[in-house]
Amino acid sequence: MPRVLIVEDDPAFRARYQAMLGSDASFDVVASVGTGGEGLAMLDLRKPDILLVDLGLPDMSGIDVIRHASQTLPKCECMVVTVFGDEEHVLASIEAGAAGYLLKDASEESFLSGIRELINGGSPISPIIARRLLKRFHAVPSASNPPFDAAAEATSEVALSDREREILVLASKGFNYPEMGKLMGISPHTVTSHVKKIYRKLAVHSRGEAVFEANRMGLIRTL
Amino acid sequence: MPRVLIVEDDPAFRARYQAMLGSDASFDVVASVGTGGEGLAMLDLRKPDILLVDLGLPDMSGIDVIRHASQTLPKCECMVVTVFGDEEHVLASIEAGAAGYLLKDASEESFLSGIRELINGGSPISPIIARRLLKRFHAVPSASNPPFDAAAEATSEVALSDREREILVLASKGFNYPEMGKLMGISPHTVTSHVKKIYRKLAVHSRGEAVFEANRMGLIRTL
DNA sequence: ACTCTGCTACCACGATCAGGGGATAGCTTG
DNA sequence: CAAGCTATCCCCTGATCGTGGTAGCAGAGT
Repeated sequence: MPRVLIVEDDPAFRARYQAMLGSDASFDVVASVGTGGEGLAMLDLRKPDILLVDLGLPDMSGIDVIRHASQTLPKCECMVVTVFGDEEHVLASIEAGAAGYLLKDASEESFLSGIRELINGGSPISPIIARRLLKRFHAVPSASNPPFDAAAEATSEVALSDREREILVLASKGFNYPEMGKLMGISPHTVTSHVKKIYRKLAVHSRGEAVFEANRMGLIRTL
Repeated sequence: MPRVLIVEDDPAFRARYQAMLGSDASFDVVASVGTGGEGLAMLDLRKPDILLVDLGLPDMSGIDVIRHASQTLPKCECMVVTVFGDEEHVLASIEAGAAGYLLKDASEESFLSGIRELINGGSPISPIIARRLLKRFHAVPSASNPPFDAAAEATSEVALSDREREILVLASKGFNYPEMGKLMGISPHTVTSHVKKIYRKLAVHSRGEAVFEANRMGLIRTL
């Protein structure tokens, strides 16, 4: 019977996981704690086969817990269950040794089946997360040289129009909508229209994310 | 209504896919062919939104079909449905532009939900396949962090505290207040307090300006 | 002992942004 | 010519941010 350790600071979520796994007689929840420190202690003490861990712990990142688990307990499978779906967190978790990555909005069934797949040597990954991983494979070839020839570059992955790129550059310099509109000689409303399209193309939800992504993808060049 | 193209040489499987998608009124199967050549033709002719493709086609590899799709139809999402679970095939497919990768033993429900996730911007991937992808990340730990000696660097003009710099870095990655708070283990209110001081020190009035200034002054290093 | 600065935390208000509509016009492509 | 894409403009709603307060606690320097 797989021994499960839960590390999750939110009491409500912790209770939920515990209830789900407890009601299933094929799992043995050996500990359920709310901090990274307790998690590390329980890893050493209880030596679980499965680690369910949140990334946003109060005292440290869940990544540190994963790293400790994969280093000291090679047979222990680590599954991240978190609200963070950004590339940074995903990649860091996986490099630390995570074998599964589910978002907290996953249904109960997908949650349980995810754990079973983990035991069977699979890696359950929320589709939205998987998409980010795949992007990584696509993006890698161009990661070496940032020539930034706008005309030639725009074909890499996401094709931003000239106007959209202009706006992205202004956004990266911290201008607000009215300022951008004035600088470009168009209405602020039009600026928001362009921004909305940029967000969709880059799959982001804020100005900051857009600038970060655009930088990472070589679409714009800060400085 | 998403237009689906099926490319699969095995008549039994092809019929099965067609039956599944046909019975669901939310899909429109615009063509269903058995060879790569026909597949390429149908891509050009019918311009589908979704491509379901087998890798083991009689006249060419499904990879070639994927490559053609992702090059000529950027909006077309390609899903591999195959018996090949080895790393070679998986990686080649993904590099060619595949957005999903299901094994042929997938259940009907996971098959349909996979296609829906594909449409919603996710990447459904069989757990066993995902595990191979993750191995790839372990093997090549991303050479990302250019160290950036904060201690020596921060002496330019404005002295930001360690905490303030941390927040600036997170802001440059597009996180919002609650996310930063969670990541740093402090209250979102506290984050705003730090941000206010950052703005005063840098003489700016928004997140975007702050990130831009900090970059310009060498206080943080984007990418 | 006193002060200053950094870190922590909360409240409240107005400004800005995110994201959902819809609409018109030009330009390209089939 | 119709279809599709880009660029332009507008409205609206709810979420987030910017900024003014206030305030306790710890450590460093006077």
